[in-house]
Amino acid sequence: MPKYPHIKATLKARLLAGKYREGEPIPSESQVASEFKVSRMTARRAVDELEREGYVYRVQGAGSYPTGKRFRQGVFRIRSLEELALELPDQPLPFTKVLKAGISTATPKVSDALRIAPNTAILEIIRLRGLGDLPVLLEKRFLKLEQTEALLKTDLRVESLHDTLVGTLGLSISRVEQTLETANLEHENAKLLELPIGTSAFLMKRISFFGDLPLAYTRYWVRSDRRAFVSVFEP
Amino acid sequence: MPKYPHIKATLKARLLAGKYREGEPIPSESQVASEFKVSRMTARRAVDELEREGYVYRVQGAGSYPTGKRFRQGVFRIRSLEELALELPDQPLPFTKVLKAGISTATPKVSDALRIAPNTAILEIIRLRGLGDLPVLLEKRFLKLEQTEALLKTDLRVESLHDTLVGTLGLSISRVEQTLETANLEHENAKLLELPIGTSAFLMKRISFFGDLPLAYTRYWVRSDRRAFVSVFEP
DNA sequence: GAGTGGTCTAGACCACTCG
DNA sequence: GAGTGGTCTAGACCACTCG
Repeated sequence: MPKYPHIKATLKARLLAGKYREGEPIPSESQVASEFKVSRMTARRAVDELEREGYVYRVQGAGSYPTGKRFRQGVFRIRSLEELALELPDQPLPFTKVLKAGISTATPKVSDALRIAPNTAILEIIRLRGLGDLPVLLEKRFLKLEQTEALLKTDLRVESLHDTLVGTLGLSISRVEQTLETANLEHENAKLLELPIGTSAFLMKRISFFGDLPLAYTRYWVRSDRRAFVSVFEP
Repeated sequence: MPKYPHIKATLKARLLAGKYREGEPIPSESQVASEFKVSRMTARRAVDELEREGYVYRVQGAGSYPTGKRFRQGVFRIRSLEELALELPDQPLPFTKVLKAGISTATPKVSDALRIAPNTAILEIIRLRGLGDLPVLLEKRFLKLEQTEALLKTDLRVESLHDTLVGTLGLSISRVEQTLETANLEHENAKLLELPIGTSAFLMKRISFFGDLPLAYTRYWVRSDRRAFVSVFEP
């Protein structure tokens, strides 16, 4: 039997019981190692997992502290269409329809997200993706023209355009910021997703950075009835 | 400079460029170690992170394989009210209002989630939580009576009732399953969250397991305009 | 049986925090 | 300067996969 799960469980139980005060460090990795008679690396592994689960945070040189605030927070993962398909009885095939791919000018929201002047020429790609003949999500993507124009020469029906940017075009994405909201679907988007106007859907916004600058801004509308977000936690 | 980020980046670039075929293992940890002239533990750390980010999956005894399917998927974390407050200019105080706490009978949906007979007596707790005087989320929680009745004697205005179950009542939660959907708010819930009827909101459903059996079923309606879900990724 | 990932050890050096 | 977390090494033994 591995040793670190026991150490992790013991520390977690103490944290949940409030045995470590907020603002004060929990025992150091060396102390944990001697208490449980293991090497520091093994003690560290237990604390590693507590950190990843949000129970503690670490400060180099100072110690590890109970999080308190970030306690017990759910994490959701977006599932790919392929993964969703596996769950359905008839395992429908994913499809991608390219509705638009060309040059347009930045609206205020887009120029704001990309930090460029309004009305600058940009690359705009709109895709509808789904399973079988059911639409699941609508993507509207706005990209800085100079670095990404070559995208137009690639197959835009691939699952992830992000991978094309990184793999084929060789752009190294330094950071991705994304937020998740909900939205009442407006007429055009509702029609494409085959839902009544006003239906509630996920709205995900994503900005990809190339170096310090935004490179791409994408909005995704995702049908909520397709079990796109699921998570299971084993504490 | 640490060595593992370089190894990780190199492997990731190869994966994105398609240099490793799906269904075939990437080089073993020992091979990576000799290629980059590091110990196996350092090579392993690089692969660890690739696994956590979903680029590869491992099979003990067989090897590590490119994921393909699960590629590049976003993860969202629910933020606590405290964390949200830190972002706002006036740093409003979180509040919790207990709207109901008592015994009721299970509706079909609830008995289904808890795997009990319909109309069984259960514990029902409804809370409204928010920041300053703005409501942010509504919680409706249904619990198996025998194990959780002691909850009624505790302070129900704490941030996390889950922590009370685990910490004070000493119930060990073996698993948490949660799904995230969106919903158009119905009249009563809309009124409590101070939004027009039909407004789109998050609907999170969570089932907590005690051993193999469901112990608690909770539905959360969360206002979408409060930036509850955010994630930043540094690839 | 050879190779793989999973875990662990007992050390080491470093950057960092804190009084 | 003492203590902390961050990284790394060179080994070791194990459970597991696969031909």
